[in-house]
Amino acid sequence: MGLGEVRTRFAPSPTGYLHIGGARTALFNWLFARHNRGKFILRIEDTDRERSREEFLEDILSSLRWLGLQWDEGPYFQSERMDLYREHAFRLLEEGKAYRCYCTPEELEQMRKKALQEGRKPKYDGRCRNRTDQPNRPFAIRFKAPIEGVTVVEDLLRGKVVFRNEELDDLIILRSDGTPTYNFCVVVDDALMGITHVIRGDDHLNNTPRQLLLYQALGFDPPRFAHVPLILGPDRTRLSKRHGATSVSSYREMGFLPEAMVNYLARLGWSWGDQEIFSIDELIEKFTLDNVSRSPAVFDPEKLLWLNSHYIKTLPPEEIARRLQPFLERRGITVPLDEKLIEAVKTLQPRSRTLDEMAQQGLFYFLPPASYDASGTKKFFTERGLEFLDRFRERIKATEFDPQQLEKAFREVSEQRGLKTRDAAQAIRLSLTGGTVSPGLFEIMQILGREECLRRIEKALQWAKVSGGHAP
RNA sequence: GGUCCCAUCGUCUAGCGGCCUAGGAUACUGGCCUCUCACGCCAGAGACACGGGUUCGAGUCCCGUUGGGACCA
Repeated sequence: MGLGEVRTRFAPSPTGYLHIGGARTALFNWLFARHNRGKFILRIEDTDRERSREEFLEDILSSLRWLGLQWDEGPYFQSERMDLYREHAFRLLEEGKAYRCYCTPEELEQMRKKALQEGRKPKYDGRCRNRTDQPNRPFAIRFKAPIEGVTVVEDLLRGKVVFRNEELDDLIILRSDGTPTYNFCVVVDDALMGITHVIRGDDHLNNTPRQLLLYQALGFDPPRFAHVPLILGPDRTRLSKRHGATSVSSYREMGFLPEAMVNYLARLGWSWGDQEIFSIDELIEKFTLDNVSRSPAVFDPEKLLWLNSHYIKTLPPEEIARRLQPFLERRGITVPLDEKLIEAVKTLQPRSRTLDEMAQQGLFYFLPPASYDASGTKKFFTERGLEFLDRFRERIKATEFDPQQLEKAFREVSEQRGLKTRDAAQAIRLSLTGGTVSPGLFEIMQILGREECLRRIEKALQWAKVSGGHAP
């Protein structure tokens, strides 16, 4: 690691899917590293063996890749570094900066309850701190924290945050079963991995003075800290599963694009003037901590939807088509990435907000209608509507199949029959798509092609006949 | 409960003492475009939590109140 090189990290626990908040933290760290030509490190905090699961690890890794947040080092696993934590804990013990605590969890629970009952703070009373005997039973290692004075966190976003040391108690760094505790692992890892900037959620601000004290005791230079505000749900509490879909992968499955997700996440808590749309390169170029907001932000799926529709509209049709394929497949449609798909996508780009929506709206390109919209047939498969349809069918047998010629033919026939443009168009739309909503008629006709259009119109006329319609 | 953080339209935000009659975006409403639905374009409604200071002047600085959140249990 070069001198003065910026090193950031993202350190998720594989105890859940990568969620929106975690993704934004990762994004900020990644952007900060890229902006400063530094390194972004991935560390998996899997010391909680009970709750950690392989499935979550996979989800986190694939979600980060999907978002394009490539890490330069790692993933490192805390579970593989246990010896390291123990080594440093015992070093503190030997240096007299920590002590053996023989209190059992039950005793501590008792003390806590009693303190609470008596209206005191549930803080460890330090009874083992000056203990000189060494009974032959399991012990935890407890950090000897200063009792007086203050610890100041110089936060890059919030400035000086002062904590009185008397509020902090002697925290356990190594449990009696030999497992290290969260705050201790983080400090050892961040120090050993040469992390220069810790950008993390606001929820860790209260842990920071303890960690700072540990850095001091261990003889490590502390990194710079930046505590970014949390992302809230609509009820203004921390965004969680209760608020519905919160995992990155669930948005991926709903047909959101990583471009939209990254853009949205970046703008949630960070801004650059009035600009709303940012490419990745622009974000890297413009991202600095001093444009990060200090107040929490409510996650708004509506705005994400808007950004998604923006990217669906502006990315190249071929690219959208390629990404659409899995969504079509999910609906049982397997099609090659050919001219037809691309042309179909072009017609859907302005009207789809997600890839899933696009797949659903574009189904008719590949599947003839299985039924016809009921209120639509009532309104548009009238005697005159069906007559028109019949004539139009005859007419297009000899019409050049491009939008201009088709429209010309359409106008002529509908005028002849004295039918309103709208009613005539809807009759055709219904016969071709089965519904009353679709992209432009003549565009879809061109894509479907003459044979298919004739087949579908024929089918519709027959359907009307047998179902008591008014086919001629 | 203790500690810490935060406070501009419903939501995301611009604003870093005079450029603010508070700007943009989204969502919403109306209109235009139009073969449907969208897209697009135009217009509209909508916010500085409250109270004290500091200052010639405060959304912007300070203090308090209120409200919200997070952490510790």
